[in-house]
Amino acid sequence: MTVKMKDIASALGVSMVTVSKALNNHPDISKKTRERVNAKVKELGYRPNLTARSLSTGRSSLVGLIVPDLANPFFCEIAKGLSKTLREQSYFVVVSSSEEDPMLEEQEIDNILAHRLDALVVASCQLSAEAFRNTRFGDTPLIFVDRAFEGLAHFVGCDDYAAGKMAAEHLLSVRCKRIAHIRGPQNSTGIRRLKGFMDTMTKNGVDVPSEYVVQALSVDVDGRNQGAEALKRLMSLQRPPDGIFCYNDILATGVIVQADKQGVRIPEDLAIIGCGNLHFDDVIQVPLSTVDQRSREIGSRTAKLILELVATDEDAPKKIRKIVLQPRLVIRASTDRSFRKR
Amino acid sequence: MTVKMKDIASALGVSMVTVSKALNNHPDISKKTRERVNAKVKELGYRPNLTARSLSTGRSSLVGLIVPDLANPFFCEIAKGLSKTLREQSYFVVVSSSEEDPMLEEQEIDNILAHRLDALVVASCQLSAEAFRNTRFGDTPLIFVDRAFEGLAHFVGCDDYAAGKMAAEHLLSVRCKRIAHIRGPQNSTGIRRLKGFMDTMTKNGVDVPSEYVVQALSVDVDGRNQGAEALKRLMSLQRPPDGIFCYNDILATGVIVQADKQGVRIPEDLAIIGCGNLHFDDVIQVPLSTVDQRSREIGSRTAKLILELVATDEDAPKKIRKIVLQPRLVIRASTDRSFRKR
DNA sequence: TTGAAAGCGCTACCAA
DNA sequence: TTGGTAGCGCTTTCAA
Repeated sequence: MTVKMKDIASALGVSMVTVSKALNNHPDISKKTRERVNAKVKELGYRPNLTARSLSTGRSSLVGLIVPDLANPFFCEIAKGLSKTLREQSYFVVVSSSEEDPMLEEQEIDNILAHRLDALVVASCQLSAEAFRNTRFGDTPLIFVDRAFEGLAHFVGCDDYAAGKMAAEHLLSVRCKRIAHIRGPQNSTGIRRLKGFMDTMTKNGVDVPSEYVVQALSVDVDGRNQGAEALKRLMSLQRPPDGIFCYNDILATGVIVQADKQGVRIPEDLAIIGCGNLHFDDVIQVPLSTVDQRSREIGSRTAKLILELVATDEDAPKKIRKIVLQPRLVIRASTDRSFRKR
Repeated sequence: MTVKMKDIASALGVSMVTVSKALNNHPDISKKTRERVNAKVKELGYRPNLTARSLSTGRSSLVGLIVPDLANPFFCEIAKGLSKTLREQSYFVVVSSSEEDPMLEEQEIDNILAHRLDALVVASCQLSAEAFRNTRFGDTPLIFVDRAFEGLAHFVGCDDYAAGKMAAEHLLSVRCKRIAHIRGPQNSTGIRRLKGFMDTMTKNGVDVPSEYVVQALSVDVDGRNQGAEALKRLMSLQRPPDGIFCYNDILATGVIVQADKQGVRIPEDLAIIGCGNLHFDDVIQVPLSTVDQRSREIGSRTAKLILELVATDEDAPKKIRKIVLQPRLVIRASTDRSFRKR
């Protein structure tokens, strides 16, 4: 049916080896032969079978990506950045969504590895590194994005401690006095953003009572509801907060919607800052101040790292790479309380 | 390095064939042998090499997906629905974004086909079927989603004529008198939504002057800017419209933002309805009325279609399948002019 | 500069 | 119920 290398070879009266070398730009093929091969390839509409190539070279030109929620703009951007940069080298991205379910994530990792990827990128929702210790990655390089597990594999993400600090400082700068945090999962991002936030509060002599730190049970798939629930709880306190740092923008969006329902004015009664900088943050009911995590760049940097990894010699000494991007503060209406300063 | 089937076989003192059959649940393997094999597989941490399997079976367990913009929630949802349903059969989705560039799309299709996918799903940004006639798909089934090319391949999408009609009827029902349309590309979706809209206007005796139909040059990647530009143009007309049907929600979002800038009140001065029902439509500055295109379902229905296609015999008579979902009207604040009725 | 042969890991056919 | 053998389509020595 489909035309294969053999067909090109016999049509040209040369061997398969010659065709193969010509196609792979091997130096020891004459220009003339190469041209003849290329012409025939076009004529017959030949397309190399990457599966076969993959089997013999051990390279698949495929990179896996597993994220908690494929519909979350933050992870979409990572996927897009990754795919865009990788495409230049004819790589494709195989995706899967773990739905924030650690078990499902583990299972998907196991399944996707069977495809002999050249690298696997995971924004993990595991709370411990256990799952990764049990999994056999073979020689597939693993790259964590966004969420880190120290020392286990490569990492590309943003400085979460700095993000927490930045958000905290910003809320203080707009004169918030009672500052709460809707925190994320017990993983690197959740813990570091919390720590950056808390340390900054302490440093500035601002007390954060324990009831001001609310744990969200889901931050992506069910993030909006969780944000709304957290706000209800915070506003029912004797002394409700006047500023909230949300672990991510999905939660923050839920908070904003719920605030409107309860008649809590943003930013007058309550300043809100999130984390992520999703592509619709600027158009929501109250444009959301946030800490930009540079998601697109996480994707492209990861892609570059992968290209480096596959380019270096198989047996070259491998050390774990760690790429940490600095977050950026993006101020919008949800914390714009400049009127109070006056 | 990695353990392969041969290792299992020799460890057990049986042949590779036996192991292979046991793993694939072949009927002619004794229960006992199967159990022994499974135990050894677990013990050694064996994982079948799908590349090798793919080469010998001709099946890759991979489905390709090419969309105009991976960061657009509409296409994300399709990807998610597709991936979620396919995963149950251990299929994975390979993605690529064409960036609304027909040339790039054609090139990506060509590249991705080299991976011998079991099916290729495309939300095409081509304006003609030319590109598809030139491409050799081999025996890879092609499924168009969202945008159709009649008779060329399978299709899963929504009834765009009905969508246009629905939007038009809704704008009429909220007493709009001067109704404009920011139209999309010259493809099936753009043309049918326009036609559904126009026919409905005509049927209701409402004239739509040609300057009320504005063509957006980009609807996804640069959709928001295009929406804003279109609004500027429409509002500068002698007789600006009091209702706009936007080809999609990205454009509509741009319109809403621009309206705010220009002091045009929505929905009081101008009612806006979009198309798509993106997951953040309900939280934007003015919650957006829209025609739900059931994107997630497009994904899952496509997945089911693919599973059917791969299940049916290779040489079975193949007829082109066409799955058309009915859109649904979702009313939100951007067209809520009920106050005028009173 | 070109090519013959071996092999990548697995499945399928047919025989035992 | 089990296994030998021959591929799947390509790349990679090594020899010519």
